Amino acid sequence: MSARQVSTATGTRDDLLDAAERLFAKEGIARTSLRAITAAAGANLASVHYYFGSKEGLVRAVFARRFGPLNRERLELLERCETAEPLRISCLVDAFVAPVLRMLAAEAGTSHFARLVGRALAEPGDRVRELVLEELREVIERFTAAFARALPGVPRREILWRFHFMVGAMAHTAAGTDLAAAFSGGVCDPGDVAGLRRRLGQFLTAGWKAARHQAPAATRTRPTAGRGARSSGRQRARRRSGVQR
Amino acid sequence: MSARQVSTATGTRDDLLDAAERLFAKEGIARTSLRAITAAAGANLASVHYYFGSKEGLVRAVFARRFGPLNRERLELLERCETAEPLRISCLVDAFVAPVLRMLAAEAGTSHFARLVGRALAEPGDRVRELVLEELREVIERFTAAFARALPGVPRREILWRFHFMVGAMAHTAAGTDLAAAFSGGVCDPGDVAGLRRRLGQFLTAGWKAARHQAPAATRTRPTAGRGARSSGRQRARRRSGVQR
DNA sequence: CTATAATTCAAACGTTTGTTTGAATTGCGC
DNA sequence: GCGCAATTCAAACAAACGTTTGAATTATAG
Repeated sequence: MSARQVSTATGTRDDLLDAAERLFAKEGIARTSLRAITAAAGANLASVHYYFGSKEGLVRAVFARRFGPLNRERLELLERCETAEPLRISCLVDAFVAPVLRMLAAEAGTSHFARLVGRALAEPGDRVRELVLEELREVIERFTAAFARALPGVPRREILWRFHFMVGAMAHTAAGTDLAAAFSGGVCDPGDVAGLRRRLGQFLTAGWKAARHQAPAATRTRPTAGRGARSSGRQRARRRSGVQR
Repeated sequence: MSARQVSTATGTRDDLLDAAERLFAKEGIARTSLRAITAAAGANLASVHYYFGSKEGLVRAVFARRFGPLNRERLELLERCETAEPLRISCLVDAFVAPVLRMLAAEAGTSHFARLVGRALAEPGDRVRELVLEELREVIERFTAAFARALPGVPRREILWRFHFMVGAMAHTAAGTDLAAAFSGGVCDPGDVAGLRRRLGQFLTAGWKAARHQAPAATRTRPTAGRGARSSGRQRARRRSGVQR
């Protein structure tokens, strides 16, 4: 197992970032030790603290290195969408999703940063999630505003939830395309990024455009209402159907 | 903080399961120590090995305890959907999503198992994900078959990907509804499970029903072609679907 | 009560973790 | 060559981890 790059003249710092990125994505941040990282990078254990101060510093550097260009590309594509006059939802969806999928494709077999981000979004109680959220804040604000403009009449709460759903579908896809293969027994091909982009784009665009029938007419919401456990007056808590407060 | 349940006569075993479930969901499995769990449960450190053999045994028990009833409920609702003649997609979506959201609501402030599952699906290189996948296998097969029947003409590959997107949106929602609050600055109310169920259901149902226009007209696929290394040629190697590593 | 099993407990085990240290090595301007 | 800073290195650090042990305690049965 070579690990260390020899083709391009990379310094120890970049070797560490590369190895950390790859191992974090493969094994998870908490389960990846500095010894494993430095061994994979062909560096000394203490080099992490020499360059990054601590493990958390290394984690922060791994994310910062990629998020800058990624979000810049997203905002660039967003602005391009906003020049066209009928502001198309499919364009917004693609502007948000495509850079990640492109990164996913470019990384094939190497760094897996996209998967790392997908994971980080699901990690609770961790510094990492807050870090990722902070990196995404501007993107979130700009995109939700654009979606709100493209969908006049849809309340902000609805916009935010749908954005939440979109992030989930994308993060889950980025985090584990191999999982799709596990589901399908090999029918899905994670390497087909162009197809994946089209499929995900169509799915999400349709979701964004979904008609909003309000409270679902009481008869339709569930084919049958009486099933055992929960009906026993237990936690009825919220009033029916949707919007309170 | 009290931690130990006193109202109902619970044994040490259940106390450990409850505490583990709560802490796993809050801090992550890897970051939660047995000492933290036993302290929260008011039990001795060695009791984990007495009842579960190892930490992995405890993890397995935590998942097994909830997945049985959860998946049974899903399959029950699925069968109910399949009795109605026009097999409705919205019914299938709701059968898959509602039990988790219901669990999410019932847990409010207590166990957070739904969030734990959401996290587990995103964890790579871990026993936990395989465990969750194994628990889900039957549900996956049954539901994908039903979706395929409700959407005749849609190829299996497409069905699997859309199922993948649905799982992602749902898992992300279950894993971090608090995250929605962080996004929105408090506009989203994670406690409004009925509204969430309606919103997520509409979003996903529309996604499932999305029209599948084939390859996107060659001019639409990307607004600009200039940047990036990999794109200069044909992007659409759709047919072969081969793994060209 | 006595005997026997089930359960709890404090203490320690050996690893592995992130971190620190101080000397050895390297790179480079002069 | 010399000198100084940058970098690398082996070794050790305390702390936290999962795990094990064997005795103390509690429940159960005869």
